[in-house]
Amino acid sequence: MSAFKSYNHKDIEDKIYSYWEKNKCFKPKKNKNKKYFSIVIPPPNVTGSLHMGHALNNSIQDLLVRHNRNKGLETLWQPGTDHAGIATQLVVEKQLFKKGISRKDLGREKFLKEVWKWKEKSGGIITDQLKKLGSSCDWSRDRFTMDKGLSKAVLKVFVNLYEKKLIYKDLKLTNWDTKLQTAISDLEVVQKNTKGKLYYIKYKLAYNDQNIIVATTRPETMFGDTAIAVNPKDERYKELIGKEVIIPISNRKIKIISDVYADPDQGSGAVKITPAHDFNDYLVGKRNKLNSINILNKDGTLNENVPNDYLNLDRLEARKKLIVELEQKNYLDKIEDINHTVPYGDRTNSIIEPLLTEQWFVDAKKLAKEAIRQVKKKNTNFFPDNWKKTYFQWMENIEPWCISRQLWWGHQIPAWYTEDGKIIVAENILEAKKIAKKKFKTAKILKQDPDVLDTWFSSALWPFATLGWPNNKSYELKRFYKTSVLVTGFDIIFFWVARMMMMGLYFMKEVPFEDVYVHALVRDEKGQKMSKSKGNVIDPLTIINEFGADALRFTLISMSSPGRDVKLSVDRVKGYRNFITKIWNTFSYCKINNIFKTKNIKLSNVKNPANQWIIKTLNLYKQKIKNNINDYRFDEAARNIYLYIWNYFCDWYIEFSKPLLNSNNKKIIEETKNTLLYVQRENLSLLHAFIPFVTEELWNLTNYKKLEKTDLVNFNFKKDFALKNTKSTKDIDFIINFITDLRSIKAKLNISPGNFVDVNIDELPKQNQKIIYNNELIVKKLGRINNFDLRGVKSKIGKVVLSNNKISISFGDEIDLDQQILILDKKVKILENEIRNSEKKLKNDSFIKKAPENVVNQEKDLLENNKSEYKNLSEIISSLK
RNA sequence: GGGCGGUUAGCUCAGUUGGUAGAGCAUCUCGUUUACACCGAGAGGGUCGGGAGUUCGAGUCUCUCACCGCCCACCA
Repeated sequence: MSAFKSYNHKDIEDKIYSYWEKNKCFKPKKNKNKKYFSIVIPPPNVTGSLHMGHALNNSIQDLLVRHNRNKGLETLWQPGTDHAGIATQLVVEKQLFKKGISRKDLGREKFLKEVWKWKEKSGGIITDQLKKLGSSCDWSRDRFTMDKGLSKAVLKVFVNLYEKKLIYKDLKLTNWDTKLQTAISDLEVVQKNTKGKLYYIKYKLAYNDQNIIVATTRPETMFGDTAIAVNPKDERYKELIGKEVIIPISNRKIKIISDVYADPDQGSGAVKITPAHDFNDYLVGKRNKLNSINILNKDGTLNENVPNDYLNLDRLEARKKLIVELEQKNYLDKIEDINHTVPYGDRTNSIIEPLLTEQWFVDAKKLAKEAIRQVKKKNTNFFPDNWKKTYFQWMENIEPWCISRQLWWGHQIPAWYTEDGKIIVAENILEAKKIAKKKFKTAKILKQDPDVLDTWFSSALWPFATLGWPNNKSYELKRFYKTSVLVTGFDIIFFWVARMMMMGLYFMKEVPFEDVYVHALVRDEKGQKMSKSKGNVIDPLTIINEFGADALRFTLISMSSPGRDVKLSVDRVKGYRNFITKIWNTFSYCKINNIFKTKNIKLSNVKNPANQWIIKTLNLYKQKIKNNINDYRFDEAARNIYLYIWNYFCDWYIEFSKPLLNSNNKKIIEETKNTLLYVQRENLSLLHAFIPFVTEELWNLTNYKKLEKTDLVNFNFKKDFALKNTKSTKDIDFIINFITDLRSIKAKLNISPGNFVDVNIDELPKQNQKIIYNNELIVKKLGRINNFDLRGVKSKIGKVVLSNNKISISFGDEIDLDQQILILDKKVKILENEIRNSEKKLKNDSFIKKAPENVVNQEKDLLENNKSEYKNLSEIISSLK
């Protein structure tokens, strides 16, 4: 029988995926088991393309989903994409701009049509890329945050929260992005450390020629000053409280007030108060009932509230001009260089201005209470556990969530205004009219609120809205909510996780997920954040193309140790590609040996020690790996499966199987074939969740598909094969040590590993003699031994201690005695050291008294062994000399 | 200012109730033997960031210092 052709991921991955899709392999298989498994995907931006973060995130989800599917649980992985309000609008605007069209030229309706057109055409890219990775989502349930169902859910949630007064409209100082001309939430503002200047400006007192000096980093805001504050305890300014000063250039008079906000140690101790353009000043203004003067237009230029010379200048231009004028007119006391943080918009990277506008807010403080309580009650658990601290810290200090955006792409806010400005919130205009009639006795509704909702508002509903809510009878909602686990990066704990908790609890009265698995960021191999500008981005699709999705998945999974960033290196991927090839070749080996020709697996009473040993090892590692996955220790799971397959199955068992299959004992041949058939099936099923493509392909190429009457993706783990006795598995451990030692000695004596030798053993306990005779085929083949004699034939040539037995090896003439003495001397020195340490320990009374018995015994055994080995070695050395 | 991580072999990282320091990659030597050179066999390489403490015993627990990274808040 011929071998497989060599492994090439390009031949199989796409083919296998379309097979899965065509045959609807990812649809949940209904069953009555109370336990189920469900995950909602963190919806990627519809504008997005797959980056390493996605690849990690989805490799982990797919591992969990496939593993639980193989466990036989009814399993749903709910996919979808996010409409990404700002990002998408910007993409489409950019395209139009190339054609010389602006968004405003088109008007709202036509513009939105363009966006939808774009979405239909390009919105599927990220989905296709997820498929390349092997993600086994139920694509028949694919959702979009702007689709009909989700939009309905959004409206319902908004109206409901409004009625409960958990959503309200308010005139407040808000973060304003002058480039996008929209409000954004606190979370979308990034504070950046910047070198800046601190300007000390003289304000003239109104009643004499003296000055009061204030320091500011944003001098242009002085046109909006409505007071100067000094600390009531500050002796320098006590006399001035209540007096008036004149703002330079605009020459408006304002009062000096007393407020604890002024810090005598900062700047000059006197601080200008601009309630309309600074969050702290806003509070000071409220406390002291100051006016607010807004000096900015929505685009960041100065408005009519500033002197004519400055009208319509951008705020940063105005700043430059103002400094020159202040300097000329001798209002500038000094300029200092300082380091401070400046707020930037995370999307536009433009400086954010606090601006007084009317916006919609969610009363997050109230919703957060239950979300905190449920995590404290451990109804939702974080992995690693530490992240719950971050969660609590933010939740306990949560601010009102600004949810309105002055954009066009998104869920338009379901609020209508009557002619006289009264607000009506309803799911649609008909409802709104009804309410208007009843409540305000008017049918005249002028217009709908033009704003749209923050994209995260709809994302917050994702775990229940995608499952069918508000239709509470939906099968999926009942079956799959709460979801089993949310897999996400820590960067969106606030944006998303916290908000899903709040909304899920409020509307479903149950947490949206049992567990939250928080994974790290993917960085480059030097630990740098991947970014286009640094040019260190590793594109997952390039890697998939070169090494295969399986290799990439295995790499990411194996590197996802909790609490550490994933530093991705191409070398690692290459290494795991080799691992996959190795697996492939083991099946080729089995095929050559006609393993898959059998009609069924006949395994009843396995007798051969090697066969017993591999089954025992398999069972052991199967359990370890299952536990690792259950504990979210995917790195450990990957390590164990790699270790088991490569170091036990390949390095030892396959080698054992060769002499067994080649023997003339038909029973042993039959048993070994069946063992291989059984173990390889288990290997595939265990590996499938990690490397689905190659395993499914092998499942097809071998006989398992017919044998088990199912695709691997839907194969259910079977009960472990229980060995009737496992005593002789220890024999194999002895043999492994024996052969390893033999090889090591040969290498040290510069004897070619392939050379066959004669082995005479002096002092081998009967028990061990038996083991060797029982496994003669294996020992001879793997040890490359011609003949061995266990009866103690005296020979001075090549005497060594091996597996703690005195042994002599005949190698022919080529043995180098001096070399051998050198090796043995080295070993003796190490032993001397260890013996000294053990003796010291055992002479220590408190060690004997206080250490547990087994530890003390262990130490005694160690000493005994070392002593006898020492004795053996010394004898050999003197006999060689 | 508040909080959270990290520091273990040349590199990337494991090390789960404290009990003889591990893996992969890289390096060196040897090698084609029923799969696999994307391979096999063997070897070298570590005072576990520094210091102190608890303990019979510390990579592991406590304190402290140093360096690196991240998050939140503030900044006149």
